[in-house]
Amino acid sequence: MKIPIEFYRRPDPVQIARDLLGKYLFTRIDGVLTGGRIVETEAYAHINDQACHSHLGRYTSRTQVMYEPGGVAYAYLIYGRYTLFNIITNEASKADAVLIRGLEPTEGIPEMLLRRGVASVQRNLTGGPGLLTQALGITTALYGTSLTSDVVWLEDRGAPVPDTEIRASPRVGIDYAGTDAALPWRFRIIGSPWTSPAK
DNA sequence: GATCGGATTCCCT
DNA sequence: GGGAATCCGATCA
Repeated sequence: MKIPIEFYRRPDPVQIARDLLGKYLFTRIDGVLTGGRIVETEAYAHINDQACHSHLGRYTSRTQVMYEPGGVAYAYLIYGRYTLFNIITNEASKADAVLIRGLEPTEGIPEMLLRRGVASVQRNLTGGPGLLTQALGITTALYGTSLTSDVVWLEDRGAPVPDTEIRASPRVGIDYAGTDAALPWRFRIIGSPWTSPAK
């Protein structure tokens, strides 16, 4: 079943990032269903977290959607070539987010192979934040789209992931965040081959 | 208007 | 393990 909007409006992005492991992310772009099981996430908080785009209330055309009530998509371009997909959480004006970093492909695999330009199902199909967006056809056009829509949404298919199968570690690529870079806000399912490479 | 750098990935060594 | 690709947003003027 589709995850209800209340799930996203809870106050703790770290808890939500952890809860999202084992859930499913789907898109229907151009009528084609693609998606898979979430195996790696990262939390970003609007307070006490220098790594977050909304740190200190930064409000620009890029970050404005973060201030919406939780449950919308925040997609943006990074390094000029990759789109990253985030879920906005918490209530309006409390601009928290969870980045989806790894997916285990389950639906629409032929279409995802096509979009990625790879020949067979392997780690580089959806293992990595810039790759899974490509596979699912996610672009900045989805900026601000509701996660209860029929374009991009998440589902709970049961089978929650027990704590013993979850590993927390520091986030990567955010050295500019100073001491906040050490926060263990990256969550992954232990042993999943679809997580991005450990650094 | 110009400059700087990034929540990444790929390819080459 | 290291550098290139590549462009938008942020910042400063």
